[in-house]
Amino acid sequence: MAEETQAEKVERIERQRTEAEELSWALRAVVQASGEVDRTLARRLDLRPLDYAAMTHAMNAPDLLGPVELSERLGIATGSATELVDRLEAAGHLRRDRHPNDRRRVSLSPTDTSVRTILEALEPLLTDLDALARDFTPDEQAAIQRYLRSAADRLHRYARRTDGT
Amino acid sequence: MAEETQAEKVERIERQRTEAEELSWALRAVVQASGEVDRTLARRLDLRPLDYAAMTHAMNAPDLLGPVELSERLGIATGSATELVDRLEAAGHLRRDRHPNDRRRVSLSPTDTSVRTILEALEPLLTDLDALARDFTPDEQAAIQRYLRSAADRLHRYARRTDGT
DNA sequence: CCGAGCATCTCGGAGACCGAGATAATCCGG
DNA sequence: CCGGATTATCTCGGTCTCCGAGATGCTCGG
Repeated sequence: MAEETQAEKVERIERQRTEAEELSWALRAVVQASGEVDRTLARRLDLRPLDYAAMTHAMNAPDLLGPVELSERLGIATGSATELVDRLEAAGHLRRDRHPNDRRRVSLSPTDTSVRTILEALEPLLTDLDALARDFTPDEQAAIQRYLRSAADRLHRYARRTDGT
Repeated sequence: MAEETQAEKVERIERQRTEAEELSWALRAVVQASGEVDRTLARRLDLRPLDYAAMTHAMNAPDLLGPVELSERLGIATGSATELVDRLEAAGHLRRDRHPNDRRRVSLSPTDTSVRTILEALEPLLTDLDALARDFTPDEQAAIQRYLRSAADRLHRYARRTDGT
């Protein structure tokens, strides 16, 4: 690469800075649009925002999820979580199961019909997004994925660090 | 086959996923992490989730924003929006101004102190994300930005199309 | 077997949200 | 310019959600 004057260097860095900010802004737009999707989906399922959030947690939970952990994730009191689960169970969205070994615990899992309904509603969006991904070369896909994973990680870290629980 | 835990099931599905689907999943992780950020930030500002959402709308509104439009965006009744604005105004987050020409209308705008507080809290995250963007080559940045913009657009379209308003 | 610790549920009270008006300003056809 | 329709906002009573302190039932270490 050829020599670079100080002015050129400054300009290059400046350009990179603004482009980096553009990228962060694009990310923000995605998040905002995703919020819209969540809102309309919650309305379609006839769920209050918090109840919808509870369902997403129930569907993504890596391991067993109980009312207490749910209350922590949603930032509500445990009693409120119990009532929330009551509502979702009554509406046929969630199932309560006793843990076989520790009978204090309650396992919350989404019902099959609920999962199917949500996936059906989301299916066109998911295939659309998958199609979008296929418009990029493998190298580009790798870069995008690297960016997304790292961004998610940093967002997660920030949330954890800022959170005063 | 014996019972399969939720974690095992998730893992099995994870393995079957194609590259494109991996990308969509990474996007989902970002959105989820961003939700966490919103939640903790709302708690730090001592705002209920909906009140926090109202503040973000007030800060991003392109033009004049009144209680009615706010109620539409948040999906609540107009009366509820009035009370919500009451709360935010009492807490010093929002300011009510009468529109000079149309005296029916009320203009909602965030107070300076509120804007400063939010930006200060977000500053480390924003610089962190900008720094992340700079880890990529210009070509990669372009691809990522193209992906993000298109994804936001498709999410937005889906929300609009699905929404039964 | 006992007491500490934990997950969940119960219950009374405070507050948010709804929705059907009331109020006031603006717009529009005649 | 007038009267009705429209629009933006607010008021008010009722219902449901959420809080938080305590009760209940279960587990575990000694």
